[in-house]
Amino acid sequence: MKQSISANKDQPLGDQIAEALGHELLSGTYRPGDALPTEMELVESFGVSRASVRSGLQALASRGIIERFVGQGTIAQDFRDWNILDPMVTGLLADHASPHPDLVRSIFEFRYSAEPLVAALAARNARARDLVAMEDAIDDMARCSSRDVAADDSFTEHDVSFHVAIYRGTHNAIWRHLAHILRPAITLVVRRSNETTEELRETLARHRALMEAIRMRDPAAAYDAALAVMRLTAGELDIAPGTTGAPEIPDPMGALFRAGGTGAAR
Amino acid sequence: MKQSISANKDQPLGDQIAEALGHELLSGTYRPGDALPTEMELVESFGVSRASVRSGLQALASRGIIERFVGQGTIAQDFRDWNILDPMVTGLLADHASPHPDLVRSIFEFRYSAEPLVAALAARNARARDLVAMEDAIDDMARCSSRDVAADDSFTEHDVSFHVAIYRGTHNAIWRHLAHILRPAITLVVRRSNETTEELRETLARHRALMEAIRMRDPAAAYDAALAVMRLTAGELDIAPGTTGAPEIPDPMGALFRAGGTGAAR
DNA sequence: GTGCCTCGTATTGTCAGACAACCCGCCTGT
DNA sequence: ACAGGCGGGTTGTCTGACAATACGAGGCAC
Repeated sequence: MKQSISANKDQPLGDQIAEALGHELLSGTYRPGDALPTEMELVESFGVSRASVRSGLQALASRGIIERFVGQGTIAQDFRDWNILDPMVTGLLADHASPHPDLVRSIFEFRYSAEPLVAALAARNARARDLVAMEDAIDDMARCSSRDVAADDSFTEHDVSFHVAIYRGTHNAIWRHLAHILRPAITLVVRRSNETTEELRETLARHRALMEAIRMRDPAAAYDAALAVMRLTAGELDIAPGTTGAPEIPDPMGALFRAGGTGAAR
Repeated sequence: MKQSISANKDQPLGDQIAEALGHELLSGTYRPGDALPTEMELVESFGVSRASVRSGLQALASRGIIERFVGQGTIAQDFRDWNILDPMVTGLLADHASPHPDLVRSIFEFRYSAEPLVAALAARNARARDLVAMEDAIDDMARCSSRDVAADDSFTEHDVSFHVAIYRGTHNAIWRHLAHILRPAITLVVRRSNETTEELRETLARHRALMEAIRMRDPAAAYDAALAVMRLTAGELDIAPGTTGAPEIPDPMGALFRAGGTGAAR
């Protein structure tokens, strides 16, 4: 079974091996717990040297995708053990045609719970440059909204850039890295969401409101606005809040913000 | 300069090379942007084969710690580019004697902002098994509190286990992985905190209150209790909330929870 | 003197082959 | 029946070589 990786030469062979095997693992060719082919078998099937095969396997092992034992072989790890906070892993998942629905749900749940908080932090800490990034992203979204959304991903891309800009606006290393790492995963969710929506103006308006709250340094309003954006996305994704349990948590917080009396919550 | 890695044999050579070079990078032996020794020079200095050296370098490159160019060599990346959400990187940072204070601050800021939310999510989603893990961790903490804390890390270890159990209680893949990945980093913060505190009973009591709120499925109370724990830790770490800007964000939320009327907040 | 071209050197990427360390199942001897 | 040795199989490490690329020195034409 000659897969002949060597067609593409702009990437190290080991990375291409890792990517190919990663897709096979995602496709279910090898189930968790199964033994993968030995290094020599992979050498034959891919038509590369053992050094390159080992390079690819090491890349997968360092991310918890596989585990290797001297004298025993290589086994596929359970998906729970995958280091899903690694850029390569998230890229792999985003590229895959049919990502595990559980994972899409997990990612959206995380965003639903975290992004309001992130927006509140950004409202406190964002600097002028961060606002510029957000504004540019929104302007680009508006410019693309006239065209057919399903045709190209430019609208989705700028949508994602906007959300990433908010994470960066927290000026915290961990939140910033989270945005960078989850970027492919966020793209996945946002693309799906934008594919099913029929009205982009609403999306655009909510994003603008969120940016305005951050600009006004109003954490409570930013929390609320981000929650509204996420609710809209949830509707487009056809995810009923409460199905999973997690998404409804931030709701009382938003309600409390409206009721409470610290910040000027609208 | 024979560093003679081969003393420890219970770990692959490549990983030992990576760890040694990682510590050198953290120590400032090579500054970001500098060129690292060539593979052949490392072969001589470590006394291992080029294959092992390459294995170690690849492990570092895959985590954004170094970047390699054909025909040019290897350069040290800026710390901002490090994939700090990788277990090996966080382990490296935790092992290092004097981790960058900026990073410790970032990690604590992140926890300060996120853990109240995580606690609220756990209050919604935690199952009986998660409560068992929390209770066991607290019992172990209580058992260790009689001994000298500075002497051994058992108290700290169980403290960290408690926090990790809360993350797991969210039943969300991303939060769960975050806890796993940040475990060494959390240990770093908790150990420092526990070293400087003189009264462990207070720490224990607040942890118990947090667990009780989660047990009672009261997100608002859990949010509040977690905030109290984090404030205590901040005090022990001698971090004035507001110094960095980020930590003060959750405070108004806590205030709103106390003022608001959804859950039985304490 | 200056600018361009070429070639050599240095470095990482890839290949090939071999041995070492280790695990497992089989087989033999008691 | 059971214990121990033994051999095949797999990953880890070593060695040596060549390929691909980048940079700089040197020569050459103008």
